[in-house]
Amino acid sequence: MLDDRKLAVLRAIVEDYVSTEEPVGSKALVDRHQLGVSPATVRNDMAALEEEGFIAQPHTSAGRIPTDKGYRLFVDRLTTLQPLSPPERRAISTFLEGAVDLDDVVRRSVRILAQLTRQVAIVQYPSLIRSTVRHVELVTLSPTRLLLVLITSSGRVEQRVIETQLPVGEGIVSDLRSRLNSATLGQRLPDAANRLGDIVDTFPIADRPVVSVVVTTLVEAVSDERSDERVAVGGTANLMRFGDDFDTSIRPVLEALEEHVVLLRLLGEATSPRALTVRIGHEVPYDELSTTSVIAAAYGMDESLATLGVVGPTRMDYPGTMAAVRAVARYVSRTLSTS
Amino acid sequence: MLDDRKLAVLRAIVEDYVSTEEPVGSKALVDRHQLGVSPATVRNDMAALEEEGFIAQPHTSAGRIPTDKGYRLFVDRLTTLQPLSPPERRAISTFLEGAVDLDDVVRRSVRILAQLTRQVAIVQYPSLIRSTVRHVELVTLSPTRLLLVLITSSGRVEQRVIETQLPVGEGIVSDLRSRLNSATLGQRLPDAANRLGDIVDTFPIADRPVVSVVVTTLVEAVSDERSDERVAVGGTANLMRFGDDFDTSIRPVLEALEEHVVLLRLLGEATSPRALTVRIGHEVPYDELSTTSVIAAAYGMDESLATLGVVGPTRMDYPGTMAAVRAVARYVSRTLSTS
DNA sequence: ACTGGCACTCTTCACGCCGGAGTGCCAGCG
DNA sequence: CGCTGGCACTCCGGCGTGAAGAGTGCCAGT
Repeated sequence: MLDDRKLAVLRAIVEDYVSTEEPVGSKALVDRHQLGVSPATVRNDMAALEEEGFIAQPHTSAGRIPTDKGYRLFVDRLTTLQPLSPPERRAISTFLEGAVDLDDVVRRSVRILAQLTRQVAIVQYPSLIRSTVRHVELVTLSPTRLLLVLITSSGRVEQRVIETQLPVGEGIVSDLRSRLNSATLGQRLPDAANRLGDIVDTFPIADRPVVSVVVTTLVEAVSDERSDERVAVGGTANLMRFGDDFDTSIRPVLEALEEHVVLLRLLGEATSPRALTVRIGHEVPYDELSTTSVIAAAYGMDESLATLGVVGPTRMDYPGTMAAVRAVARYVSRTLSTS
Repeated sequence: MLDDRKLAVLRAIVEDYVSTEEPVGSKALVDRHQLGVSPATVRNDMAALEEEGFIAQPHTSAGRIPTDKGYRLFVDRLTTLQPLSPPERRAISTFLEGAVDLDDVVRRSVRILAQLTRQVAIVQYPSLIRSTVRHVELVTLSPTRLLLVLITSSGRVEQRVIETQLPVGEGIVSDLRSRLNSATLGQRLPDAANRLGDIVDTFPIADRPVVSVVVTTLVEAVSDERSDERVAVGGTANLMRFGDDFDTSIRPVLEALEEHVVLLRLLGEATSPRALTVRIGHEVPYDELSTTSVIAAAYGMDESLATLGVVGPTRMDYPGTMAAVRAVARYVSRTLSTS
């Protein structure tokens, strides 16, 4: 049904359409590719491919363009990922190494990804449910104000200011500080939250109100680690290359990019590292974005797993983009694990 | 030269053009506004206004549109800022109060500002050169790894991991910690950096290498407080309302929005709080953005001063936008000062 | 100083036309 | 049986024409 030549024709159609952005006809095909057959033969193959739903024509008697199903076949069976060029790899590597902290890694990742793919890049902040407590610090700012700082193994710092009803003595503070640390140090965040429950009872009744509010705040900070619900976006200017159809293709994307919840759904659940997810057209979980494709990859080690990717028109350079996304995911993983 | 009626005509032209987005003619003007004169008279006034460069016509025999100079006169002399409606004020207030930390305040500010003005919103992170050291913490992570945490009065937390050549005793750490604090506590960041220079010499020779690297790191963290070079952007989707001229009006803006350096120049130097800066068309310091206007306001108290604002087409609702920017700046200032 | 009238300009849209690109089908050929 | 060349047909897109509409500038009159 789909012999080798038909597949070759499909590949040629996808490649030409991606580069020219215009429906491709039988004659143009044989001119640009060495198919070894005549346009008429290609036309027959095209008719078959259209019959199967892999390509379509915008109007009668225009060239063909790939359908979502066609892209899907292309990606699944006709694509071989080539590694990036050494200069590109080096660029990613050195650019990411310049990062000073976690935020900076994310920002730089977005930037390099957008630049490499010339698409809109999205990077989810590393999930921290699997990260551990590195340090808890409790500082007296004033007699009735405490500052609580939580530092996690992923390098993230959370800080809360706590107002207390009554002045707090320095003795309690240092006592509390050491107990908080010994209870949570090295624990994963959810475990740490559980461990904190019992601490309050170990203090004299008189101190419990203060201790209680501190512990509650810490538990909150530990569980409220919703950093994995944050995303960074970049390369919006690349939207311009989408085409000229303003309202139907660009507006919804721009709107989606503002809604981080939407972006998170677009990226999808982080699966195992190195896995590459490609969603094409209607496979994307938003109807408004049915003319776009999303290519995402999980990154990070088991300690901090998250997703990054790009979103672009269904008419995109899949092999190149996939290779770039995969490469960036790998380098980001490496950067995170060595910092 | 510019009598009251001519000013009224200019105001009417600006208002109509902003709302209809189309060149406005003499007849339409007298229909929509109670000018009390005939179209012919208005035409004479328009001719005068055009002579002076306040309005222009796209083609001979089309309606008039305001020039940058016209908008300038409009905002300088014909605009009275009305406070926002109570519901709007309440929305800003409650939305900002929900913020949990500094980052969150900035994010929320961008969002509310974009929503109110229906323009692209830009918020600069508070500058920290004027903020002071609230606390320095030094923690032993392992015998050869120290964690240095710097907490500033603006609520910002910087943390650095320091690898030492030799194991460090706890005695030195606590000694160093207290000296670092006493040297810098309450100091402004630049001053703190200066004060740190002498500390090294007060330690025994044997400890100096360790002390030195810690101090250097702290100095770096203190001076490297470039958070005021960071900005947040939101409301990009509002760009769609710019008009239909893709490449000449939207692309450059999208590109500028990616370049934070450009954005900082757009916002301009933070002047005194409450000051409202309006740059119209060519007054904007980027040629590519000469069809846009920027409205910016300083926010924050003297301790952390920065700028926020919006960028939109020169054809924008100046009074409304100015009022919104001013209001958000005020509420953000208030939020920051009470946290 | 304002107004009504008038001739003129210029854009914008609809209409119709034509060329080009591409298709589908058919008959012939190896 | 599969491939090829030829041919008639369809449809999009660009282009000139023409009419309509909106707006102006000017002038003479009140």
